[in-house]
Amino acid sequence: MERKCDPVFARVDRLISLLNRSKLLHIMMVLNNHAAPMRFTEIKKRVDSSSTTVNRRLIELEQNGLVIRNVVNDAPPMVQYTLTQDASSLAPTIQSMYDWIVEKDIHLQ
Amino acid sequence: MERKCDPVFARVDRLISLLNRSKLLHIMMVLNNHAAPMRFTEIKKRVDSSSTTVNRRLIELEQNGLVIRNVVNDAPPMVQYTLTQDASSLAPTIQSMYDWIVEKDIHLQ
DNA sequence: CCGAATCCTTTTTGATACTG
DNA sequence: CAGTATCAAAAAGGATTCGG
Repeated sequence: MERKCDPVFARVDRLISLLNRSKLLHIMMVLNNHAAPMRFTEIKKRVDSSSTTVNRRLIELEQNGLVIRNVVNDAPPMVQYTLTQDASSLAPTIQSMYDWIVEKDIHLQ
Repeated sequence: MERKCDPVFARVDRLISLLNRSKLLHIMMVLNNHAAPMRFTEIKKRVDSSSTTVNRRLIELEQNGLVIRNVVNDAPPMVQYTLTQDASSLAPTIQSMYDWIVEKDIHLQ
């Protein structure tokens, strides 16, 4: 019934580890709540962070297939970011955390 | 419609941050898949970690109302740990991450 | 058995300055 | 505008040792 060590659990760990990076969840939510693709500076303003941090997160998201980076123009630079469908389909999971916290009135330290 | 900054999101962040602590999710799953309360050393063996790490996680879990610590005996020491109902009710959320990873065949770095 | 204390390493972060 | 480079500080981890 229960396996001694399910290899998928390691992947759940990596998912949580990724989500835990600073501003990453915030970036995903901003992109998710936005109909159109968003530009770098637009995202940066929304999450109120440094370009270093925003850049790091966007790279990680892209490398993991959760965000699509699209260079629209070179000079002046214009780059657009969109969530992939995989990333969007994670929204209900995030929502279930949200619901759990509200329903059980959880306040973590 | 959409609020500028939903305060519950900060709590979602803290949840993810907690889940991300090393071995924490593992400890929760071990406790969840175990009918009876578990002792410290039992948990330690199952997750294969140092007493320092296991201790840290159990303290955090207890402080956040996700685990109940019950001192059964003083000498010799015997302490039992159980998930709270709140913690157990988080299982479907973890499961939905699991399902997402499997269904979308996600392999994060 | 169940931890606490110590100490050192690794990881992550974020500020600042700079570039095409 | 969209990043990169650098670097210092903070956070987290883990091994070891000790104690009631």
